[in-house]
Amino acid sequence: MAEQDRSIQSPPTIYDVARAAGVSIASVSRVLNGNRNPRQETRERVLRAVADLGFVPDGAARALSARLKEVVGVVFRRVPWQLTSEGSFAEEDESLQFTDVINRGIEVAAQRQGYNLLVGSVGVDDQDAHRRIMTMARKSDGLILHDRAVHPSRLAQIARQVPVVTLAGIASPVTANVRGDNGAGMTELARHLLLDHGYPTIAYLAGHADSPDNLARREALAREAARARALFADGPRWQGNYYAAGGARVIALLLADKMPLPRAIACANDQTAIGVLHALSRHGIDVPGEVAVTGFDDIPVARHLHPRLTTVRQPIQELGATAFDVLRSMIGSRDRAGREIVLPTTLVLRESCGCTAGGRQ
Amino acid sequence: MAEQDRSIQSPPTIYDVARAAGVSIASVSRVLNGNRNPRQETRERVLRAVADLGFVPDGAARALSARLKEVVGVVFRRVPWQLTSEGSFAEEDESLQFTDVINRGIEVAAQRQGYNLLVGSVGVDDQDAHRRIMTMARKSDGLILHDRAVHPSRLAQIARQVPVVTLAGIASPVTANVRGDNGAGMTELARHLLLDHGYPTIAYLAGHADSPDNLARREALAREAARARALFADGPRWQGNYYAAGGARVIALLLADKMPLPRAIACANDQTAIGVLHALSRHGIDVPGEVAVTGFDDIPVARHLHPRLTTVRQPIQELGATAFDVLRSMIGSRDRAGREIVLPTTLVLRESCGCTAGGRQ
DNA sequence: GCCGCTCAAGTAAGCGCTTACTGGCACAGC
DNA sequence: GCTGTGCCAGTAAGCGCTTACTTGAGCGGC
Repeated sequence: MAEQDRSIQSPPTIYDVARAAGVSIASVSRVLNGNRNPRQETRERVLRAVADLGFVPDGAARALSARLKEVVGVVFRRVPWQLTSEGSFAEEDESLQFTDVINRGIEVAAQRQGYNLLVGSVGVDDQDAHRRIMTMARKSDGLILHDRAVHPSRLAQIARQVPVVTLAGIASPVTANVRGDNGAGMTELARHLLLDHGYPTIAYLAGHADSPDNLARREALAREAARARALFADGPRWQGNYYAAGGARVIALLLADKMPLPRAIACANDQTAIGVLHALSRHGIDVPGEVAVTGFDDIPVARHLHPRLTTVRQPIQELGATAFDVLRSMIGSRDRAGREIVLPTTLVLRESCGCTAGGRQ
Repeated sequence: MAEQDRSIQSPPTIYDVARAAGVSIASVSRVLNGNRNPRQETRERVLRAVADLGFVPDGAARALSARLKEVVGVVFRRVPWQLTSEGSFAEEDESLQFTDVINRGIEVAAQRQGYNLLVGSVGVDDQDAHRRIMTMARKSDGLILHDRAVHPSRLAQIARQVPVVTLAGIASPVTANVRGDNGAGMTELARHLLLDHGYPTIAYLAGHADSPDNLARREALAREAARARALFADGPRWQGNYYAAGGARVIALLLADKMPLPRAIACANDQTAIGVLHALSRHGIDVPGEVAVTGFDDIPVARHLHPRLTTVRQPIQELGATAFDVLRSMIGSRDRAGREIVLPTTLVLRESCGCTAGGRQ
């Protein structure tokens, strides 16, 4: 009816709708927001006008007035390009997996509540990072921060402006945290390797030293190795960085120095394991025949590797969905800060640990 | 200085800053927006107050007033869960790749201009999709729509509200489009298979029938096959859906019906090829010995498959970055609508086409 | 028949910014 | 000494919504 074909015009406002329906803007707003007040006939007139004009309220105006943006910010850490060209691993690409699956989970949960995701990444040595994150904070109702997205010392400052939920961190008095059960997951995996397979020597190929997840995984493995009286290797030579290139480099250096390899290598995460698998295969070392390799996370590619990767599954999407739910409950009340939510993990036995292909999948 | 430790308070406003600095809010705004007007001493007083209070302007207020949100919306299509459990393919996971790499490209480009990404997904038979997309449109300055994110008939309606750039679509009078060079890419690949390898029979395992990219790829392959006098197979039996499960199903049905396989199968994209590879391997058919298989896109996992996948590389990140740049140029002027931007592709020879491992990588 | 109550719909005050316009002051030119 | 010219900084008018408050009509009770 009042259709307009020319494209270069600004969208209709609530005033246009009110005029078309012959009512005040307050009535339009009330109809649109489900207020019981307007009577049937008025409601219909308004709805018809809305449909005719194709009216959709402006997000900024709505947010300003209602003090609610219905947007949550998500910040993750990007890998710089210059570090990416080690071997054949384009880290930027590989690292997509874990983060993006979580984001998918956040998005699905957010959508159900009418929220949208504002995503932003920060580089490793990004001078501008803090300012950009603050900008995102002010464009949203709350922030979800991925592992090491911001330095812990900045957390309090951000949390003062908006509710904050961290992933793979530790809860602080002003922020909540959501993570998988690293301890239980790694314990189960360690016992499988040490007891079921009986491997006498085992190494932990670490992730970032400042990652709480990394520390928890290492600790669980060390404890189980000690209990099983197995030889446990870690330390500087076994320091990776959560990416394939890091894992590959550790193996390459070890081999170059003619160091003996342990019977089993538990990697801090799946991406590290990808690098290890490639490095070993390049040197003709059989997995799992000579060395067993395991990951952590169960990212989608894990099942496409050769051999298929034994790992600890984290409920990745659910991690994201939970982070959103917690954040949502903090918005407008902020009373859940300080909470620590831990989701259960599952051991996924495939081939790389030495199990036969038929193992639990 | 004016530091506050209690967390439950609302962020400072421009009024707080003005009061602290002893100036009007207009001066604060001018200092913050780089207006040359304020003199040095005033500027310093304001900046000190801003730092003391940790002031960051509210995005909604800024957007409403400046008529610019500095947010671009990105919409992609989600695969419904119920279609995902075919074989061992969690489509939801696999399909992350292409879309997410593009999004990464968009984000990096956007960030440079101070923009953020608002991401949203729509389900296949999502009744609510149009409303949600409109909401996103009104929360951003423009929209980037992934392949088949919205039905073409809705495009004009959306484009009337905000500038729109589509990916892998076709430009319309009111929208711009960015895509890889399907024709050239597939032509190069086809010639390699038909002429270099001399395969006498070849099939096209199609993607979604309503995808322009799919049609362009099919057409190029058909043309080259005809020119090389090779037998070209396509049609309903070869209808996939861009996902691994689709590719696997096509192969499974063909084999179940005892149909002879062509010497080479060119898949609509890499994900389809993943499914084909798995299905063939499950039936003990050697790739590339008995059947050569190729993909399109060169998503990150392509190099981790066995055999490593020969494919046509699209500059995925760049596709995203370009989409943003085009959109940006439309915001506030909308004069680039109707443009079609085509980015070059590269043939990536690995093993699955029959080349030896040392081929161009 | 007047009072008070209920319910629908209008009026207007913000929400926190940007920016056009206005005012005041210092200085130059006549 | 007065007006013209710049500069700065303040005043106030929105941006497009939501919502508290106000108005007014309809109506039952005494």
